[in-house]
Amino acid sequence: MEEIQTSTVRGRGRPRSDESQRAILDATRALLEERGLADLTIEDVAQRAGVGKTTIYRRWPTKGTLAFEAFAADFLSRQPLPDTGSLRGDFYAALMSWIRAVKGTSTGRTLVGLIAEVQRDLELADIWKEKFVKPVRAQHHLMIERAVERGEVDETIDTDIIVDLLFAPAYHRLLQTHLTMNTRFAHALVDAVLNGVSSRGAER
Amino acid sequence: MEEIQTSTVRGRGRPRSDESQRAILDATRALLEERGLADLTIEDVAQRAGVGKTTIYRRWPTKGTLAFEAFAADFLSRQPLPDTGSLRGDFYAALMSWIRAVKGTSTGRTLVGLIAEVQRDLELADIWKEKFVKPVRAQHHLMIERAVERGEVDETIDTDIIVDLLFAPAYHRLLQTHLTMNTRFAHALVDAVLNGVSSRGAER
Amino acid sequence: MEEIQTSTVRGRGRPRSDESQRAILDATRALLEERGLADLTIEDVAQRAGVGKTTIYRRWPTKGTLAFEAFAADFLSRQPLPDTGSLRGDFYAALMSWIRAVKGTSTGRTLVGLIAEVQRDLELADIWKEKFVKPVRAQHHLMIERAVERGEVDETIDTDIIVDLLFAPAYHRLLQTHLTMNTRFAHALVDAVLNGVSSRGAER
Amino acid sequence: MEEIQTSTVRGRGRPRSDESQRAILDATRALLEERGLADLTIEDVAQRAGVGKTTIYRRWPTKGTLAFEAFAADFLSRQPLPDTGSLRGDFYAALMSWIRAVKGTSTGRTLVGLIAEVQRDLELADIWKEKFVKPVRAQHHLMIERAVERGEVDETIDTDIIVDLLFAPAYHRLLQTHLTMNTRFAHALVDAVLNGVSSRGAER
DNA sequence: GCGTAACCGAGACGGTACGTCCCGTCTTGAT
DNA sequence: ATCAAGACGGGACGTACCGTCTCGGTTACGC
Repeated sequence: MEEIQTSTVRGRGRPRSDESQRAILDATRALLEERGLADLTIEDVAQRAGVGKTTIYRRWPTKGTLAFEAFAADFLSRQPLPDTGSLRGDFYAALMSWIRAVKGTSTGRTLVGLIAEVQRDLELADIWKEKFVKPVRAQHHLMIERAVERGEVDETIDTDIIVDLLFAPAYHRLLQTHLTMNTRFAHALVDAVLNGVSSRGAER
Repeated sequence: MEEIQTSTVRGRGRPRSDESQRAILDATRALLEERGLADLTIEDVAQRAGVGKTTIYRRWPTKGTLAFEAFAADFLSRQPLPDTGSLRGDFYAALMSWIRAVKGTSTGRTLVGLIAEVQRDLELADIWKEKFVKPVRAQHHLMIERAVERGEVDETIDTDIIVDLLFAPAYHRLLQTHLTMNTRFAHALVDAVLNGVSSRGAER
Repeated sequence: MEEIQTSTVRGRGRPRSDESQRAILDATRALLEERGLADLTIEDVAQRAGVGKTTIYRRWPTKGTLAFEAFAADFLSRQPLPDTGSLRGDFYAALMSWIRAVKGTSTGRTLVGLIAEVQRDLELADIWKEKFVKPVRAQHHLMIERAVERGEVDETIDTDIIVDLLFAPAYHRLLQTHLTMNTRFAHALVDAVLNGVSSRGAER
Repeated sequence: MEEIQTSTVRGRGRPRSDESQRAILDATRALLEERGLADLTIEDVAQRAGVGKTTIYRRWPTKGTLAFEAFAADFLSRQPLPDTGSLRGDFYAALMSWIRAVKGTSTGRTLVGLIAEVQRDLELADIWKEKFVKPVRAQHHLMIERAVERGEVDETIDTDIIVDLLFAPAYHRLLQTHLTMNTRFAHALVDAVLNGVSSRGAER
């Protein structure tokens, strides 16, 4: 009979406790909800989880990486790749499910906090790009590739620019809080991205 | 003839020292350059400026508000409103002078740090919106209004969306560092904003 | 005709304000009552008296000297030289009026605070010895001199020792708070000072 | 057989470091010698001892309690209970060893500083009475009890008064610095305590 | 009656120490 | 080898007062 085995070799001594792992992530989520990433301390997480600080540091080097893990799975699972048959439909659906996930939610506040934290934590920055930015953008690229296949978009287009055009304004409003995000915003944004802003309708 | 008078009366005691004010802002700029906002300490600023900590706290409630003041004047003065005669030209010029100001510069690092700080300092958030976001966007709106007058853009368009479309991708790349910013990026972005991304050439 | 003249020449310029002087001493007394000498600050006195800090520093170099002046006149006026006709009576009367002045009173707490302050303020120490210890002891010496004249005490005796014997235990209990002071204590102390503690009744 | 166990359980985490404890007390003693209790800073002690401030605060709530511990053991060990066979001899010996310990010494300055500090620190006041006044007085009471057994002193006498009579004048002179302490003072004081000051020699 | 000098209240100044918070590491005995 | 507990050295925080200085303004004297 084969022993089930995690990817890292079993090693000697006492194995790491799954229970502690869970308790830490739960405590992190609770504290993130209560006071946000900026006011989160490892000390508080340890106390709330009933765990020694070393047990946390053994697994996550900084509070950013810990918060990221508590945040990522939840968030990503709520951003399914839409498939409505048109680029306009896909864009609108993706944008709205993003807005729903972050607007006025603790998830949104944590997202904001993580983006802030990424700027001061190099270790976290790597994880962020690899485990968050990259997979999310990969999904968005898929939407565009399907549109290219359908002939909705020229195949010569710079797809990175398109992804930025759609989501950067959303992130911008989330961070700068200068303007709200609602269905009106989503529609206007999708329209502008697809059609551009110059009034060339007539002469074409 | 009545003397015009500022709203606050002269105030009685010893007036605040302009020299200290200057020394504090200079020290802040120097330290911002040396180690960035995240590692900036009020204590260090005070010591470098040859000033008591209270003299700083008397003027700025948090290190964010202090850093903002040290940053804003410089930055804003380097973002002149372009007037090239076309929207495409104005957009490109504005984008490029922004990129030049922030890419690989201490100013850029400070801008990033401030956006991060804004997320954790309510007092700073207000100042940020009032003294930074609002005046910068006012300039950008001007560019578009001139384009509307020239007939380059429909007057029905949502100008807030346009401003976001142009600059949000730039801020996005600055913060997420997932892609670089260069002239190629600027051209592609301006094109996309003006023309949209859908291949409507044929059917129109 | 001689002009009556305070020791310091009148000088030019605006004379010091008696009203401020009074306000400062009153505020000092009030704050001494409220929170004691240890927690008294010049800043608080100035604010309470409606006076600038410099106005205080111009008159008193330290909070000890200020507190002393607020304390001394009051206290000394309540320590009249008794004259009962016997040393025992005088001792008892002097002791009891001292106990009444300090036991459980704000005056007593201030006296204690001043003795503590004298240990850390050289300027105050000089004033204390000159303006407090010396005049008080002079009075006590008088009591003893009268007793010598009456033949109650040998003229060879060291009167400094006697003064200490009577009052040092009282100060000691005030400062160490190890034992209370009451009429029983006063009687026992006076008896012991006059008769000594050795049981010499038999052999004499 | 049951294991005898101290009242407090062993405690779980890392035990407090004896080495730090020692370093702190040594640094305190050195600084007390250099500049006295009034100018002693917890910050300086921490730096001199190579220790964090919290390590000090964890053990002693105030600088008074810290200084007391640095002072007490040393001082008390130098005040042995004399046993010369007579009360006069014991009194004189006890008084002189006290004078030798405090007159012109850093120990004496610290004693003075502590008595001042006791007046402003309630926590310290309790410790002072329990760990200093009480044991010292217990010793002195012993001297008197032995004298009672030898018949030198009436058993009806108030021994608290006697202890005060002997030592209060010494403390008084230490604090008021109005008069010096020397062998002449010690002899005169012991004489006066034993014989009283009234000239009853004749009529007895 | 004008100038000047010392005073006044207010409050900012450079500075020191406070006592607290949290960091990331370490040292226990116990799994 | 890992666990919970909790002490460790360290760095910065924001506050409280210190004693001094700098304003505009007041009050008296001596010319």
